[in-house]
Amino acid sequence: MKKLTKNQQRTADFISRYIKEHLYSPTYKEIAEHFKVNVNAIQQTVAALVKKGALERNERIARGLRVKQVPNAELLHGSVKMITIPLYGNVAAGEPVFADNNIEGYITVDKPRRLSGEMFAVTVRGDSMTDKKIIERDKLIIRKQSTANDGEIVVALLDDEVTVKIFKKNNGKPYLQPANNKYDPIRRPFKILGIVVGLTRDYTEV
Amino acid sequence: MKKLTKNQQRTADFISRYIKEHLYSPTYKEIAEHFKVNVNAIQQTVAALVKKGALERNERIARGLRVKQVPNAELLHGSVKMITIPLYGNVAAGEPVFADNNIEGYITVDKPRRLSGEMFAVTVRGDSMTDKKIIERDKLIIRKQSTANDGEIVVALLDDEVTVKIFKKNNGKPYLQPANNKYDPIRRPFKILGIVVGLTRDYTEV
DNA sequence: ATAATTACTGTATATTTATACATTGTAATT
DNA sequence: AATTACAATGTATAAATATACAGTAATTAT
Repeated sequence: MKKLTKNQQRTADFISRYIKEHLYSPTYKEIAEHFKVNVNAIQQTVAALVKKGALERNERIARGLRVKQVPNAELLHGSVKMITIPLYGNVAAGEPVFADNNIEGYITVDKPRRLSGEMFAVTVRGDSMTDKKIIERDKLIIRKQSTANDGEIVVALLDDEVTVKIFKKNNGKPYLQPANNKYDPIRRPFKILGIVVGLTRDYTEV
Repeated sequence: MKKLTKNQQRTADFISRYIKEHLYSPTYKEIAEHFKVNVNAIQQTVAALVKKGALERNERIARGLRVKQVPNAELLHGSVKMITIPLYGNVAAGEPVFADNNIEGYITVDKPRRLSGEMFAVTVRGDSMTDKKIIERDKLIIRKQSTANDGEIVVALLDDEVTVKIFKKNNGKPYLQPANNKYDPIRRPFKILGIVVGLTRDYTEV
């Protein structure tokens, strides 16, 4: 991105701070009043900022400015790239998995690239996926889907229990493969709930 | 909070989804058009939602609605629990590590509990930490600090290079321990830049 | 049963907001 | 020396937006 002039930088900073505080963009007039200049001075500065890629402008939309690049490394919460999804807890046997009362909390993550669809998260229990570098208490970001390709890591419903395994189907009957040789492949019937698209780990947890 | 009626719920949901998508609130007219009703029907529903505490309305501010309680477990971006931090890229030898032009991007993560201080992120290169289940391309969330306890995973500056290792100091001279037995402990001088407090992994990356 | 809340229609209006046009001056490039 | 990007001013205007008033009807609570 082209470097911003001092004036452009302070304008972008003000807009950024304003949005952070109000959760909606300032109007041209408000920005102008803040800097005690004419509205059109701001219009031109904003136009320059849009051109340089620092701001996004929604034409003819009131209060439609938004920050693209973070001017002074400020926050950009609420970015389109973020997504908030439910974290499902331990699912009791027999209960529907996606019941609202199974929601343990919500986590917000960077939306994985090139992916859409409904997403959710589960907490890993046990050590059956350690060879894939997935450990107890890791939170997995899952995209809901009922099929998977060979070798993909899936969340599956198995005997009324939710489990994370590697999905295998090399020409034969599909099965679930743990990533830890102290566990055997699982060949009982199961249902795929989704595939793993992301992972978060918190080293400050107990 | 008082329970929402069905109509109020679906209105709140629409507003929530709209804001999530556009990052600015819809106008009364837009909401009305979506549900194919009169503007004033929406005005009253919104007024009820404000009264019940589900929405916040900024009087006479265009597109000034915002979601307070998350109606159907929808988004809560911009939460105080989130933090946006710079992601530092490959640091060329000799260059200062935290120079702005080393910033590769920004990531937003749940703020680790009980932790404050300045934070940043780095991308993992190589396989020296695989025994700790940290692999290439994982992004580590680091809290800046210059000391560490025995056994903590640290980011350290070593010969003008940034590296991730286990910090060791059992009574003797501190050293850096890789978590992969194909690498030897490092006993050259180093400087701790921070300790690992979190990790994110994206399975959809190339 | 009666009042209050909810959900709606239609029309109108004041205010807010973005945007257009005409002009000036300065600093940075070419 | 000429051109372009930048930073302003002032005046207008169109479009977007919130809001006010008057009234109907169904549902829910007292």
